[in-house]
Amino acid sequence: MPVITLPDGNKKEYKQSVTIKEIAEGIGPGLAKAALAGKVNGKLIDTCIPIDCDSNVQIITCKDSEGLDIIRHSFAHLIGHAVKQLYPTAKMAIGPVISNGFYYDISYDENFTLDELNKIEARMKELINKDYDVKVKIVTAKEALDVFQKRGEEYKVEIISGIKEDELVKLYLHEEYVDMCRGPHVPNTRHLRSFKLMKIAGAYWRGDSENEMLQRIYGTAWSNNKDLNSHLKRIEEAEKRDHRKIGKNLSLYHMQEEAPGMVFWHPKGWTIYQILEQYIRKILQENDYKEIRTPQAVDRTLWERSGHWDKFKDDMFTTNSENREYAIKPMNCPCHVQVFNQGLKSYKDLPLRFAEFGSCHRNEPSGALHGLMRVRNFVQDDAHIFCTESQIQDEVSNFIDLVFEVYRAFGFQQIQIKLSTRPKKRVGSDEIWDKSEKALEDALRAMNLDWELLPGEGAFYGPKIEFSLKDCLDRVWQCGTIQVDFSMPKRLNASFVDEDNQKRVPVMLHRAILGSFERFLGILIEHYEGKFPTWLAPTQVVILGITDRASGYCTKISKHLKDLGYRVEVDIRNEKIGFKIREHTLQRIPYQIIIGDKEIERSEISIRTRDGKDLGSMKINKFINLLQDSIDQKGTEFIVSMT
RNA sequence: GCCCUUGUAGCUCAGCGGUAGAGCACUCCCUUGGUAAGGGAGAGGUCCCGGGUUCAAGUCCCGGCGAGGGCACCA
Repeated sequence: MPVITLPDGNKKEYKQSVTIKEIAEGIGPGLAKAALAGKVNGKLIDTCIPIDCDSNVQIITCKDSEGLDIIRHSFAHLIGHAVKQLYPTAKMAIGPVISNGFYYDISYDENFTLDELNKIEARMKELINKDYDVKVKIVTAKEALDVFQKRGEEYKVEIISGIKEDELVKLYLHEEYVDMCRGPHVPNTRHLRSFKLMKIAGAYWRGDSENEMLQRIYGTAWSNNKDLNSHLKRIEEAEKRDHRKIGKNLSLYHMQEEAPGMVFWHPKGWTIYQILEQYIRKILQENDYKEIRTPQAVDRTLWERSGHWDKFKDDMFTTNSENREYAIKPMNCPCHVQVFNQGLKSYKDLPLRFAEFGSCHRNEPSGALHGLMRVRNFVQDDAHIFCTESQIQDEVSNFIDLVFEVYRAFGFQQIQIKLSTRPKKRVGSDEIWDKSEKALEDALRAMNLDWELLPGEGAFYGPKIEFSLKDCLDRVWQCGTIQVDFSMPKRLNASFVDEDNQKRVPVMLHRAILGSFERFLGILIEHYEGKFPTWLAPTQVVILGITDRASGYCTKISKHLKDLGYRVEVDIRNEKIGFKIREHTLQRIPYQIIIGDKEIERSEISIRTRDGKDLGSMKINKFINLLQDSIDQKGTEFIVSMT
């Protein structure tokens, strides 16, 4: 006699066990039709599973996020149904839900082509249109093993062999196709409507690069076509913002075969880079950092002592000279300890903050390279703070302030914070870990910040905080980090003399705000779609003459602005004004000054923005005020317009 | 590093066994035109590199390198 309590508090009593389907039917035919699954005392179950004890029940439809996941998961099974019909010898591995959709890993002798992807999609649509019921069968693992052995599904067999023989598992039957899953799944394929198969890719069985590679089919799925289409639009939008494309169109940088993963910065890209670097340099100066510069190539013995050689020697570039082997530095920290080690340090010298815009090289695997986002040669806004344990918390708090200040300058408002604590394999006593984890946590708490705790995800040498920002497309980029390091100062013999005249090992904090300049610039290009705020724009103003008669005046205005330090171009080519406006708008130059006979006569200039706004005619000083205001705002103007 | 796809003019791309193409950009000429493309002419290519098949190879095959999408990796 189960009593079912619904979310609105209504209770229903049933004479015998009851299913979600029946409960939904009891409420109304609309809900019965829409029901995908039920949430019973917090657990999701299929609509056909009987409930026989008192329960809190929620009917799940496609409007619930759980419902959408169920739809996506069922789509994975549907791929299986279609693929096995078209390619009976294919073997199905796993097909989970991911954000925006699903995938299925499949082993098949021949490679799936784009053409076949279309065929599979077409077959899936045919199957959907049959509106068939998806049936659930609960069996023991042993029985399931038997089913999949008979079908030659060796991957399913491998999965089941990890389950106890008498444990119950669920088989989902899509007509003749059988898949195993925790479920729940949609009761009928009519719930599966809005989807698209996206791409085929390789993926290792069980995510292990030692294992064979399977073919992965990715799909996106939604509860209605509107959501599907807006997802596809978002992808299109992201493609338009691709920093590699914009970087080429705006001639910011290029890369070429001879230097894979390394950037050739063009004048315009380098202008932005320099503004970033100088901005950070100023911030660091204001916060008592000392900038230093250390060597590019350092004898391997230093990397052996720091512990990096052992772990990363294959990922470092090396070079030889006179029987000595050098590594091109993959990071600055060991060198910073060398600078710290020069001269005896007193506790009065701490905290000592060394910053370096040092060029680092890492021989990243070829398949990992991606435009500016993952490169082999990069520069970080890197710094190391040498301090005592008791200074950690203050340093962390100050750093967090800096991170927020800097991100805000670029218009990034939404910052996610993660705190990673001690991993299983680690150095340092528990006491020290306790202290430094607490220091990080206290700093976050004191600033009233929310964070996600990642237990066990810290580095082997200490806990860390990571800062991720959300761009205008809600994509999350991890940029800033601060890491406590107990290990390296000791390995590299760093010490200071404390109040009691004892030598002690300092703690080292590794920290960066932007991460690598290359990657941060890539993020900015995509965030702004190349429309850099005026303080960053490589060219801030372009002066367009309407006829040859205006050339002299254009040059004069240009010189005036250049003398004041603005970045200005002049376009006095023999072209129509519309043509010039189009070109410079496509180049995303913030302000266009247009000069013809009228302006010359009145000693004024006309202004047009890259968004197509005509600001009309004005005196040059008025424009300079306007321009300077725009520069002073940095990227904060984007905070409002981007959200 | 692994799997798939891919590499043709400065850029975007077509051509897929039989004398290398288009649009834009570039050069020259005409045009001096008021807020997103004025007109005409011309120049421009070891078809990524190295082998092979063929009477004949951007085109088919093999190997390298790069790029793209994933996977694995990311101090």
